[in-house]
Amino acid sequence: MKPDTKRRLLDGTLETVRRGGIAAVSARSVAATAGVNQALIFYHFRSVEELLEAACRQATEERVALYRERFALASSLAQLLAVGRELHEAERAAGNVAVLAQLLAGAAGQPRLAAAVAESLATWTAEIEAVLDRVLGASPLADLADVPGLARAVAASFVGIELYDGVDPQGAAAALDALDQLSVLIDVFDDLGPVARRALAARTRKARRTRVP
Amino acid sequence: MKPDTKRRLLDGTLETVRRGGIAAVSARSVAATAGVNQALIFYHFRSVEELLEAACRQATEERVALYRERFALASSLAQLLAVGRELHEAERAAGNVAVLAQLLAGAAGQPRLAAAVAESLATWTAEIEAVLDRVLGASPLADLADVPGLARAVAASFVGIELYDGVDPQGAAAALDALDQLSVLIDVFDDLGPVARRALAARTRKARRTRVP
DNA sequence: GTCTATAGCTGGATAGAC
DNA sequence: GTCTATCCAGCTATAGAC
Repeated sequence: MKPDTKRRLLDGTLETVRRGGIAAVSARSVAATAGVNQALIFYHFRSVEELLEAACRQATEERVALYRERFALASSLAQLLAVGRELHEAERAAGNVAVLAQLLAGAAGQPRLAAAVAESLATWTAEIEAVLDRVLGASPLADLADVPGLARAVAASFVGIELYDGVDPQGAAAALDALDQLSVLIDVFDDLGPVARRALAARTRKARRTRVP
Repeated sequence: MKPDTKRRLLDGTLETVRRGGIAAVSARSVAATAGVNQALIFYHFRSVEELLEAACRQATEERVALYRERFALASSLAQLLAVGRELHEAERAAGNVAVLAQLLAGAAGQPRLAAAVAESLATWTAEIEAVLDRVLGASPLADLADVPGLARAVAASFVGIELYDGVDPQGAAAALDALDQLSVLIDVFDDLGPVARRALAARTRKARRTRVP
């Protein structure tokens, strides 16, 4: 037996998605990039869809474990944003966010795959949520921000920008830079005096009233 | 002749993408939903890829034209955000953002389609950019925000959230709500006094210095 | 412009030898 | 566990009748 066949197939799947998108995935193409016989896909996994599921899970678990400690080191919003940017650059280079984006698109009309992708995203957002919660605890933003929702927005935005990057790399870079600049706005709130805090608190309550009558 | 065959095919394409994602698109499936003979795809368009291109362009032009006047009516950030939310709800219901997201994913490794999708996104961001520019003119945020980049970030985030919605509708809704809440933060800046404005200006310069040494 | 028919290919999946 | 060979469905695209 060749004990690494499963792994080769999983890696081959991710590589295939990276290179040609979800549309390029087939039992034959994946087997070719993996350097493995095509029939083995159906022996080790039962179908191409289940291979995709497994690849999705593996990629997520590995990556999240890798970044968990870095997240834990961030103790301020500024630091978190720095880590986030760094992480994003690394994922971009490795092409993992793009893979998740492609799987997300491919999940349409494939309930099993959709569930796996949803689980992967949940793993990511849980991580983001934990850091946001810890880091925002001291900030006046804690009252304003719905942390669980914010974590999901962050994850979804990254995915969108990664897809955008596929058709317009310069545009995607500009989008990232703009978000980076905008983060200054959040920093300011942490440093502002009590006057501004009270103003924010008032506006927050007002906004909540008008939205939920 | 049936003069609406082209249109039926274009509509059928979009409907097929909406229902089953980009992976469900084939000459046969589109022809079936359009109620048109399969061979006509290759008569009117030259290939399935070019049909997708044309459908992408049509959907974008129609929609952008539809919303241009609504954008023009917004004269404050708050109003713009309201319009944006409304627009997004409508697009979500019609499924057009999801279509764009699917095309974006399908564009990987298809240069011609990628160009068409990039053009569609450019049309959208140009519109967003124009409104942002006008609306932010009076705000102190004009100094901080890189409007072209911000417009691209907004478009990409919508796309990401739309894909997310496909596998986890509740999560996507939470993300949208969080962004909505966060928009209050921007409003505050417009209403704040000169003290806060000076603080923001100082922080902005500082951030710019550290980023571009 | 529209239809039928079909060539030619690639896809998922399985049977069975090793 | 791995490989060859193969079945059959579905795909793009074209030829040619109408």
